[in-house]
Amino acid sequence: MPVTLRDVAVAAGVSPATASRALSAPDVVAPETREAVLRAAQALGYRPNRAARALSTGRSGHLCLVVPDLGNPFFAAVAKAVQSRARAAGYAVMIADSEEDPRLEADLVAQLGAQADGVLLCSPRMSAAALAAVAAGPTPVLLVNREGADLPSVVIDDRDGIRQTLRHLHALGHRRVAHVGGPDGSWSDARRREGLADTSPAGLEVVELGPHAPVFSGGVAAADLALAAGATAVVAHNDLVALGVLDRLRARGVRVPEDVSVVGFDDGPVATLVTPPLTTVAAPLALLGRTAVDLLLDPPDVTPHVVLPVELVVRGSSAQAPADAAAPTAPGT
Amino acid sequence: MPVTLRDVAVAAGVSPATASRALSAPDVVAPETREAVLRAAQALGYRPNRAARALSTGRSGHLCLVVPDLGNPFFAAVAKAVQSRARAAGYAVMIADSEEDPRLEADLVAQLGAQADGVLLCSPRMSAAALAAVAAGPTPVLLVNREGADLPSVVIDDRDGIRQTLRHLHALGHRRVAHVGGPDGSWSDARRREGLADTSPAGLEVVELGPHAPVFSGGVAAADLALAAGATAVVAHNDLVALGVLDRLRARGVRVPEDVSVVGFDDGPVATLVTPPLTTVAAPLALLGRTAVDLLLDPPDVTPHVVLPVELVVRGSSAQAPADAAAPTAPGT
DNA sequence: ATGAAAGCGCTAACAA
DNA sequence: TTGTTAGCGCTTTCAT
Repeated sequence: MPVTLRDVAVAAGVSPATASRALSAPDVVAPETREAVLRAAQALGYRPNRAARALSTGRSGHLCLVVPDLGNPFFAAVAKAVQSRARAAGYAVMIADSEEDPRLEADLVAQLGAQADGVLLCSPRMSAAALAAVAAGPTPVLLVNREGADLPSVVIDDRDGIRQTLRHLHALGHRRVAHVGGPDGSWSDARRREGLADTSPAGLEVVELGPHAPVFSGGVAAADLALAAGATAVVAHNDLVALGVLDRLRARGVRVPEDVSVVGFDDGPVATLVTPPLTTVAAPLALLGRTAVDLLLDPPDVTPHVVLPVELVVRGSSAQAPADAAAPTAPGT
Repeated sequence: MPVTLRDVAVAAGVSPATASRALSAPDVVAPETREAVLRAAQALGYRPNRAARALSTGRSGHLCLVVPDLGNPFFAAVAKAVQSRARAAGYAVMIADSEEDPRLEADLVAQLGAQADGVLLCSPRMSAAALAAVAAGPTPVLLVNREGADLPSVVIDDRDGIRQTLRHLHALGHRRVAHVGGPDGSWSDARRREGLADTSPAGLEVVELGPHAPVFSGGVAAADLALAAGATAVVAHNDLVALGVLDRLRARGVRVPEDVSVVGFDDGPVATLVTPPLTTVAAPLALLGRTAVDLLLDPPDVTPHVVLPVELVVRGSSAQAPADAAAPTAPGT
């Protein structure tokens, strides 16, 4: 009983074909005809049947977004931006949460991807082989915040984030910092480690910790290790981890930033939820989502590998290294 | 070039109709036939075309979830549960973020709802009229965390959450508490206020504050008001607001919980991200999402109005009222 | 510029 | 139990 295009056509006194054209290719139809059709459609409250259109055109008008964890503010922010941009472009977004399971992610892409015109895949940990399989599928796939299998991708500049962080800490007199690594196999974690190795200022020693889960509890666990390692600053895999570090340090009576500095990553909504507010690398999450949608919807001629710039936001959780630790070789001064 | 049901039928030596039945109504077809079809489908890598099925059956296999803000951990948690349950039931979830705009919500339901078999609507602030319009649409709608327009609904027990909170604070000796109200027109906020009026223990005075935005900054603003009102405890609209209160109190040198107690609502992931961890009313977010999906997919005979129980989780942000404030009428003791 | 007709892939009567 | 047939609502050649 819903009103079909045929009904509109009859009401407007034209053929279904003309009605169709009037709605989807307005400039190929006579102005008055178009008017009549539009008016009829309006009057009858016509709503095109997307399934029928999809069947006919082969395009569903759906985009599919696969994320490891919707509860993670990083992905929630990306999802929000993706959804918003996609809707502006006339697409609906199907969302799939893989619960951090890379195998499930591959399934989801296959299943949901078949019903969509494109897939945005956030899969920090999917194996290269699985990625290649995904790339071989019929639906265009764009990687968000990782690269691989020669698929188009949009990532943030992890390496530069680390560089900025290390320079900041070095400038503050820190000489021994702990890096709380992300989960095993994480693509961005690997980029960060490269940055750690390449960009560390002379005289700055980096202690590698991890792998750790990219959540609060991971940070809690890492804090003790960082302390034991004698670090005066902790660089966390993301903001959630940084909050865990903060919490554990406080519980142990270590003051932040007086005794130890803590730096997060992402500058998600949680970064300013705590005291002291987090010094963190701001990743343009909304831009990440928007760019991903744009690139997926009209791909440039050459496979894009976009790297988005990041910026260190200095807040209250980082400060000058404590005097007695600035020269760790002479702790007794 | 994708393989169609017809291809499978040919390969299996049966008619398309039989192939269709073998796949979707396995028990109405001869075992051997079914075997043959299944084998052929497997061999060819057949994937049913959902759009074609949707067109033919009138069911899309999609559910639509409309939320005001995906970035809000409350809705992210619900979305996650919804997505998971829906997938288990063979449905894909289209998600829409209304950016806290009730008008947009109505549009989204109309647009996306038409392409879905059902809509889960989280709309704390949509007007009754808009709700009625939504209810009149062709697609089944279920309300999440609000009631109205005689639509099926699943809500949490706001009233009881408030009751438990007030009893808790009263037992701790608080005699004057501030309630940080949610945004104007919020359905659950109205329920909370009812609870405030009905269930307040004798001798407990409640100061109503608000409306406030249901986010961190709302709490920051409210904290000053609560202090000015002479409250020894603050009951926040949700955890995010509570964190804002916490932060502002700390900034003003007020100790939590020694000087002032703070209680949140929802027990979302952020509740334990801070020190002291938040005393808060635990809402069963995952259960909320799951129940909503179940009720939408097979509705009981009578329109369901499910109320989910809540439980006060006492953590570090609430404690005994300060001695000199326990008897506010005699501040000089 | 418009209409007629075919077909997208699948399902569901209705027959056999 | 299986095959035949028609059709879901829309788009898109191909004519006119």
